[in-house]
Amino acid sequence: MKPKKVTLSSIATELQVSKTLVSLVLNGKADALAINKLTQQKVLDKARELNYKPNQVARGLRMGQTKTLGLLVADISNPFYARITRTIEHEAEKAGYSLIVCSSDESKEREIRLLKTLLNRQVDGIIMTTTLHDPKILQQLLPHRFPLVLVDRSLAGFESNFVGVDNAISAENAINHLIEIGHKNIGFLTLTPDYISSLSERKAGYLHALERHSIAVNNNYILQLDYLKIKNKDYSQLYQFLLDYPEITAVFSANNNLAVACLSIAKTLGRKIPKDLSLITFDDVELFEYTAPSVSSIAQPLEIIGQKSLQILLQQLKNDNFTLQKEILSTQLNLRESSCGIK
Amino acid sequence: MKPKKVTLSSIATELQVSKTLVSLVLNGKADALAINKLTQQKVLDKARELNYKPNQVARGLRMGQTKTLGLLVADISNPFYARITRTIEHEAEKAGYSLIVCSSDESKEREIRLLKTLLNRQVDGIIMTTTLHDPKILQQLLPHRFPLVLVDRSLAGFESNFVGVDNAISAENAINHLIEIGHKNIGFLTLTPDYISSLSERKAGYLHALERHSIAVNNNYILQLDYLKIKNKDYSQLYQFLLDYPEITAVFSANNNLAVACLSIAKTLGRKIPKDLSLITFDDVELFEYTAPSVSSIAQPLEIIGQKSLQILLQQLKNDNFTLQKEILSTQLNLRESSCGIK
DNA sequence: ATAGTTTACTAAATCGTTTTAGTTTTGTTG
DNA sequence: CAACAAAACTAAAACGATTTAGTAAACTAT
Repeated sequence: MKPKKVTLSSIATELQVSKTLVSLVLNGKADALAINKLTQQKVLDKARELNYKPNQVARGLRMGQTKTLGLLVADISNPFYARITRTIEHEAEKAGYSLIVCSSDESKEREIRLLKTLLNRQVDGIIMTTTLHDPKILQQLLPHRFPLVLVDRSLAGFESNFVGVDNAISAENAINHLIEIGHKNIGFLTLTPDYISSLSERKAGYLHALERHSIAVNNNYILQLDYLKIKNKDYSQLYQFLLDYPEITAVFSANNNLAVACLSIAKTLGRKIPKDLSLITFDDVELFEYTAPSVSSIAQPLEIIGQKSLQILLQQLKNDNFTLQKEILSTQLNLRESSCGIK
Repeated sequence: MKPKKVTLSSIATELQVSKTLVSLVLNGKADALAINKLTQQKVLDKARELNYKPNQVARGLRMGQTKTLGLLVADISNPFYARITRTIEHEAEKAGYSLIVCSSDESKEREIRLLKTLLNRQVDGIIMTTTLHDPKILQQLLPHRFPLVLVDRSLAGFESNFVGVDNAISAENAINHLIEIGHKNIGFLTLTPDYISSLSERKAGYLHALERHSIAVNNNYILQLDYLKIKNKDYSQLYQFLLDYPEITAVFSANNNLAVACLSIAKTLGRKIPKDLSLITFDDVELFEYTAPSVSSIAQPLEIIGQKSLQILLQQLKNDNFTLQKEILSTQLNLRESSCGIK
């Protein structure tokens, strides 16, 4: 009753030849090995007739490569990662690779567990945004020289490929702009954990800009919000922050979720953006162009990030003596209505 | 130099026992088979010492199940699919499954190719939003009774599990609302290919609402846009449409991308929403609450869609004599600024 | 006629597991 | 002290491919 499986052996048996022969023909190695053209055709025909499809699992086991890559991001539902994923998936498909996708939710434990799963599944390489702080954990988890590309976030003390943007410079530019149009009391919104390289670099850019303009840093103006609370739209901390420091005239938000939080809070708090509060955020989202007000943002080149990540990974998979690559891309500051001058 | 692989045999050899024993112990089948507690401990210890990780590929081959599922959506970068994906991935992980994700880009050829890839990779089941029109193609491609859940879009003539929403009713409700607040000339925006069940049901809902209110259908008011053009932000057709039919006072958009197109066009065309043109769209996006104007939309229960899809798939994987399940969920109409009364 | 080459093919090992069908040793019972 | 059961373990097959190391026959050259 069940449709019995079509394997190499099925074909071999039906044609009264060896599995070797069938495998050779189907892999295009027949000519090099002087297999009779007629026999070749017979095999090809039979394979088509039986609708033979090679079992990639068996193949993976034998060949030691699964043609599968792992993509481990913080949150696949965040448009930032979703768009990178799309590019990576498309490029991977072109190169004959499939993609196992997983989200760590910014949880170390989850990340470690998922990473182990990916490795047990024998993925050929991994692209990931790490949430980890300690390079030793990764060193221990990953085999030596395992093909890996860190994207968006690097990890100090851990040598690996990397693709990301110039976070510090980008943030600094944005803050410079805010200062130039008259803002002095500028808030900085970030997430816990803030040791994540991209976030800490953005903070460094913020601090550096203030320093360059001889503006004293007020640590109270730096607000670190809990990732899960933000994800669950619990904006109470931010609410309180804006109430506590009405003298803040501009905020810089370290990612797109925080910008949404600002829009939401501004609406309920009646603190008008940009009249009462200017806003610039890291990460551009399609709809930031159409929000009220439209949101000034730092756009990362998502397609290029995806392409580069995959490209580097594939290079390492091909080359045995491959040297690690780091790619730092530039961003674009899109000024819109949410940030405006003061006085 | 290379870190040699740790396999069952490594452990077996080091401990001078058989692979069988090691496998039994590591799979918790030792007690049932009366393996000495002491030996068990030795195996466990050695496994830990060598940091043994079972090769899931070998396991998959032997056991005939890979503990991997395929998720084939139209476009992973669309927040609608991204959010469903997130839920499915999380639930799958809980159940010990990994997820291979791919996007068809609404292309039949791509969908077929990706589907074949998933099957060759021996995924245990598939969740997909199909772009296909012809049930025979799927019937031919998939083994009989292959665990599959169609999500968002059903396929007439193809018996399978399904999870989606009551598209016709939802659309009809929205149109009813527009009519009740005074609109008569209501445009309907959809995408090619429009045989996709969710889109055609939404259209049916639109038509039905007009009929119920004795409003004659004007086919010119129904605009079908090319998916790829919209994706590439080529809104020229829509632009022309709105110019050609200035008498249209409200449009219903069949998905979120089209709503964005409307926002964009309205901005450049100076046709103010909702003063000159009301808008309600299918699919809610987080930022629709903060756009100018905020967008009235039909929100699908994304989490539930994801959960149900996976739940049904897992049930079929478990149960051998499983009957197909169909789950039609309700939506929620979120009225915001973009739709308002007339006269 | 013989050695060497080319053509055309195949048996068997291998990848790393799980599982079937045992075997051997020890212990218990009538 | 047989007979039998229980305890403790193992050899080998299996999953479905690839690949190594062949073999046999036909042809070519000397």
